[in-house]
Amino acid sequence: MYNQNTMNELPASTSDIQTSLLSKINEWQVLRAIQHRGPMSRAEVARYARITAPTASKAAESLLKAGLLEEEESTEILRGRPARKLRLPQRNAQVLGLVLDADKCRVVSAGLDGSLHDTVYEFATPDNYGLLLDTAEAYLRTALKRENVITLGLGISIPGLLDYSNQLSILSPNLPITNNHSPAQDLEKRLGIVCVQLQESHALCLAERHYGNAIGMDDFAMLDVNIGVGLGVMSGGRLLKGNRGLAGEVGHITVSPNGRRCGCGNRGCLETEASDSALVHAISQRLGRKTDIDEVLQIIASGKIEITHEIEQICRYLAIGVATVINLFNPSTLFIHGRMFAADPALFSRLLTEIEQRSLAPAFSDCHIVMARGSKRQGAIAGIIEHLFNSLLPPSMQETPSRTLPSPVSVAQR
Amino acid sequence: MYNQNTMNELPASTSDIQTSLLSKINEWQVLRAIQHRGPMSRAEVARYARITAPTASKAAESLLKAGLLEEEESTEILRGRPARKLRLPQRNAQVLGLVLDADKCRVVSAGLDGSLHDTVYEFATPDNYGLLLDTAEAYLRTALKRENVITLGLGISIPGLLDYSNQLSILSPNLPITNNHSPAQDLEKRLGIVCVQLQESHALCLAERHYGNAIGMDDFAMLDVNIGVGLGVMSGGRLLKGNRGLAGEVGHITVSPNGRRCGCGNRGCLETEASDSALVHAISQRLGRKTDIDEVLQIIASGKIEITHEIEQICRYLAIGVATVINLFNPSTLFIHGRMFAADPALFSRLLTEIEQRSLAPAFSDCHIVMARGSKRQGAIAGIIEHLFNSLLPPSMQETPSRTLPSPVSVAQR
DNA sequence: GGGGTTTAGTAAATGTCTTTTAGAAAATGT
DNA sequence: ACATTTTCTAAAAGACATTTACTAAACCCC
Repeated sequence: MYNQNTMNELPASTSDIQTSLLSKINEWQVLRAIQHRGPMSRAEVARYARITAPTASKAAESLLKAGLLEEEESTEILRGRPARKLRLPQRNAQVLGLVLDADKCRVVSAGLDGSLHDTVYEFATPDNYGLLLDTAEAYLRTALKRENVITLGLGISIPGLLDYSNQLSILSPNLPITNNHSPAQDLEKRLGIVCVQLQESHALCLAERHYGNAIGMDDFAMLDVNIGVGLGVMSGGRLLKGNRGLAGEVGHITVSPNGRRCGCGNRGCLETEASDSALVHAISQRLGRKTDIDEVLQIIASGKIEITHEIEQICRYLAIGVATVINLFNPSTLFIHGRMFAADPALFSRLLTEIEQRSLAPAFSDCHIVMARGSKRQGAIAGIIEHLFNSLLPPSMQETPSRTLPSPVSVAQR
Repeated sequence: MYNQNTMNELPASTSDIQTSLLSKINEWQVLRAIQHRGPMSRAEVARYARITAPTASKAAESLLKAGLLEEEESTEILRGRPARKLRLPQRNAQVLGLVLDADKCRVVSAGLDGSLHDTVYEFATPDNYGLLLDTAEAYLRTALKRENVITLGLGISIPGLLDYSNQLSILSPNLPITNNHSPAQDLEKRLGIVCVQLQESHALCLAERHYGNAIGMDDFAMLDVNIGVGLGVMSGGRLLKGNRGLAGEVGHITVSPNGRRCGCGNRGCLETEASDSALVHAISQRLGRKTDIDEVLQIIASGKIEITHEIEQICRYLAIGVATVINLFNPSTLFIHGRMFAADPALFSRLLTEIEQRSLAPAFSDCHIVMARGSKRQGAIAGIIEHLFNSLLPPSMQETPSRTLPSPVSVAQR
């Protein structure tokens, strides 16, 4: 009767009656605490999450039963009664990751703590979508049927534009076979486990926050200079998605109004002026023949051919893009990932001085700019773990700021 | 005893013991429901916020007692027992707004529903900070001592760069007297009421979301083309702030790598190439004498002097900035506020076609671009109301996504 | 080695909250 | 006049976290 009354007012999306949410939220708090701080005893959890000891204990009990936590013997020598530490399962439960890329794809698995397992399956990217699905499914099934292990979900990292509202890959220049398909939905049907797909740079960003150098940071950005240029932004503790999930598409902002024509139709996009492919293009012109990124990186590293001019040019344009990111998002740290910087460390400092000129002083001085060495595998894993933990929460509280200190008590009941 | 134990682990920021949070959250839900949907009966609130009737009733009771709600007689004629509607107080409680600007300042007041009162105090911006404070205080005190009205807080809108973590104005080219001062903290001391300060464009953004054309939108942006260029972005239902509150500083992104030197030291900033001042500069050059924005707008409106070239140039650069915003934030709507577009409607459609060329197709087609006519007064008011309502929540839940549909039950207890 | 101390963890009582259930109030419809 | 509908509240019931008290298991020190 009550339900029917509500129906005329409310959208149908949110499920109606939920019971006993208070304890669910506390369970989530406990999980988050352990995820952020590592293995802890029940008492530590209680202190850290600001809940009382019995509450923490009960939540832990229920999580142990569900297989989302494990107990380990404490090795620390302390004064009082020794504590049994709680930790995220490293072997009893796992999640899978699928990393799609232009040339090759990888299937990885990891514990719920994000620690990658050793076995990695790798295969060349097939040239049609059906085959991609078949091949991926085969490897994933192998990873699935480990003994005594529950697999909780699969995270997929995809290059190119992703529509999050429809879970669709809409435009992937480097992996066109996924266009207008939804690997996550298709694999979810085939495998029967929860699947989520994330844009490559977004995934990288999540990985850095959970398992990398951005632990505890609420406002940072991750720039990936590759064939194209990708960007993931964490703002206020949440991954920036925008209306459909296209947020962070920095590759096609204009950095040179009359620059080279880009595949997107515009002129002087960041991607055409400053990326691995831009570098390759410039050096090809210089050499008078075609070349590829590996050779270019060798040239840089060896210093044999004088290409300072080309590199400076690229730095100049890249700096405009980076400065734009700093001005618009005011990150506390900006991670830059790119093979060309690994090849020549001097390149990075040159870039820095360019960025300083191009960005607003207060925003620049507020921002640490560092090189990153993220892994897409970890990104796919971080994506699914984030999703799983988040979906433990009642819908009303999902997509929470997920602060580092899990905040003093928030506990709900229905 | 318990508190002391926690102290060695946790930052001191969050206040320690809070009691009876469950009901506080429900009160907040009720308030939000009424704020979003307008006056409602207790029964409607219960349905809309998905809480049971007695719960809604009790929360309403407590809010009525606190003066945060009023009752009104329902005029609707329905079947059953007539309902007494609940609404946000329009007269019994008020908030104040202080809008600081380069030339003049204004003091306004409004009900808790955001409806501006008629009396507006206006004064020329003094040339030193002490005098500004004194003058503002005098007007604010007048607004404060209305009979039988509780004043709950003051919102301040400030142009230029604001540091939210330290509540400091750090760089305001057009209002330099506030530099390194905190009007909010200073007025809070003098007046004894809660004060918050917001960057002008951020305030505008909030106003549009609460009382303008962006009601219910979770991802939109608001671009203000003025002497400078300001940007406020709402993403995932939250105002983008960045690490220190500098997010959205679009004025100094580079749109013309070798353009005119800007006050910030960079070349070809958006603000120097496409803003009211850029327009004035260009037309001054053309006329061979100094002019001002009012005259320029007249020239545009009258069409007497052919200045198409100058205007096209500005459109071109503005489009680069706008396209950057669309690519990076993927907003569902972009509001553009600017006097020059009001003067010549054709200008706007010209801008649109430029933007389309400069932005990524999927992001562009996902984004409505419309003219806005926001008011800074409403912005200051929206700022303080947002703050007040948010601070009703327990710290752990503050800065909530504040979705339009207040979500199925979230109710907590301690 | 035994008592004192410290820390971890659990059990039962207490209290606070929401929900359920039931009913009164106030209008319309027939 | 009586049934129906809707709003709103009161009292009982139920769920959950907290408080309080207690046990378990270690170390420290005389």
